[in-house]
Amino acid sequence: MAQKPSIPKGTRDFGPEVVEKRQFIINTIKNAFQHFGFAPIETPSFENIETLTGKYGDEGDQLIFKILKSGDFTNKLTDKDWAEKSHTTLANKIVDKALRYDLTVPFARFVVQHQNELAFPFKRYQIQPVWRADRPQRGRFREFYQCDADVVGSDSLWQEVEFVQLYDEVFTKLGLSITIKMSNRKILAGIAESLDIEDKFIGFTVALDKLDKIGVDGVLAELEKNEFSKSSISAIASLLNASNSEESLAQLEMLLKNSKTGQKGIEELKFVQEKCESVGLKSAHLVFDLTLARGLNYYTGAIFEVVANDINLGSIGGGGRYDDLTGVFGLNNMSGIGISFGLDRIYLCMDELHIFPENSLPKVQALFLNFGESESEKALQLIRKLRDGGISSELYPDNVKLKKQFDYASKKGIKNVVFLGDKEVLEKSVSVKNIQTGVQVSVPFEDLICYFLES
RNA sequence: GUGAUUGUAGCUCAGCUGGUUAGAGUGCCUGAUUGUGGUUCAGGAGGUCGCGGGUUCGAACCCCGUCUUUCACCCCA
Repeated sequence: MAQKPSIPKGTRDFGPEVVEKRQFIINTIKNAFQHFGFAPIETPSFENIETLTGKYGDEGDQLIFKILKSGDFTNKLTDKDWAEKSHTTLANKIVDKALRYDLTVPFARFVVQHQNELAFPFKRYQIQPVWRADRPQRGRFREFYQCDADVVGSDSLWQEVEFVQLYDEVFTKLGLSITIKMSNRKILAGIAESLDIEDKFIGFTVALDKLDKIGVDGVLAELEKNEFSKSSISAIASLLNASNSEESLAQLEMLLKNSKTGQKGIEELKFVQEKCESVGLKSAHLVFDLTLARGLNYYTGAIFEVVANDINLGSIGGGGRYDDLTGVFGLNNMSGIGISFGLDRIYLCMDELHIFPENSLPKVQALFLNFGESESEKALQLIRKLRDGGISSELYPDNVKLKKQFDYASKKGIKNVVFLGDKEVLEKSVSVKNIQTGVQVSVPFEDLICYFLES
């Protein structure tokens, strides 16, 4: 016997119910994007390798899925290439394309390439899968969907306010209770400046980001390990020990009073906080969280991260401001800001919390039982009219015992079964049985559409 | 990438220190009931124990490799 087929690690098949639920989320997000004035684009699944490498840091580069050159690439390699045994230099010679790692970098490439066709500020959304050669875990896959909305060509802080509104809108519609954590990269930069630890900025943010996992002591220990000075560690310690976000903001203002960048960061943060409060949020909580550092280093202003309140599944969305994203592709001074929704994690949250609305899934309304050839012909004529009237219905394809046909209907969640045997053909009316209530009524052929429209 | 962990019927899981023919629940199929399903009853099918190698008289169980799952690190949606 053939070996059982399988799919690669970190990938999944989706059955009908799962796809329908995923589409419910996608449609909700898509509607919100469109209401906020974003237009859709799509980019290829794979890009030239140069487009992607160097954009995500060394760690990120490792996680990019690379695509082998076509044809016999071996005869262009020298013995020296093999002998060096360096997979990175060898990869450079046998790889020329790679699967996209996120949607932001391809978007930056898109903007630069089509800059003359676009009206700025350009607001686009994009819902497509991305791939990462990560080791999978719960809520971490090697193929997953991102739903991104970005604006380029405007450095107005109102965009930040709008994106908070957008998060609020989507998660309110989905019925998922969330907290939007917000911070500002300039604040972090200002801290680094004031404490004179700019050379260790990345180590600082990485340690900070772990706070909720390893606690204050853990963060301080990590800083110590990375040879931060005693005075800077104690300054950071007092910041982290602030009891709430107002207190930590107040402390920060003191600390950053000599840092222009830091003050700008606080100013920006306060603006967004105040305006969000004045415009109002439907259900989301917006909080300042100093420990939010975000891995991707291209952020330069506001940083966002979204977590679900009732379940711990890591972040289900994130984003921020990047002053010069398109710079690496040769287009300077294009400020951008964007956010992302992690579809797969949102799905997991909603599934585990059982908050998918019952009626969100499209259902067939009527199954016509199969009684034989002449009855089926009549049935299909009626079904055609029903479908034209916008009612989804189908004929059971085989003339088998009714038990089986009923079973099919209840498994597929079809509400009604329709009897159309010789008796009904003569009477020019069908018997419609509601499978849940057991109620059965006789409906004339010509009233059938109305009957289903009303029920 | 580092260190652990998981895999037995379609699904959820038992299976003793290695010992005859690997079990249960549920689902599936057939019949009681050939135009009225979900209940009940009777019967039935279904497993190369993830895959490959090894140790042993004998392996689901021990050893090695490999794939997969989950977890921690790393990083991240």
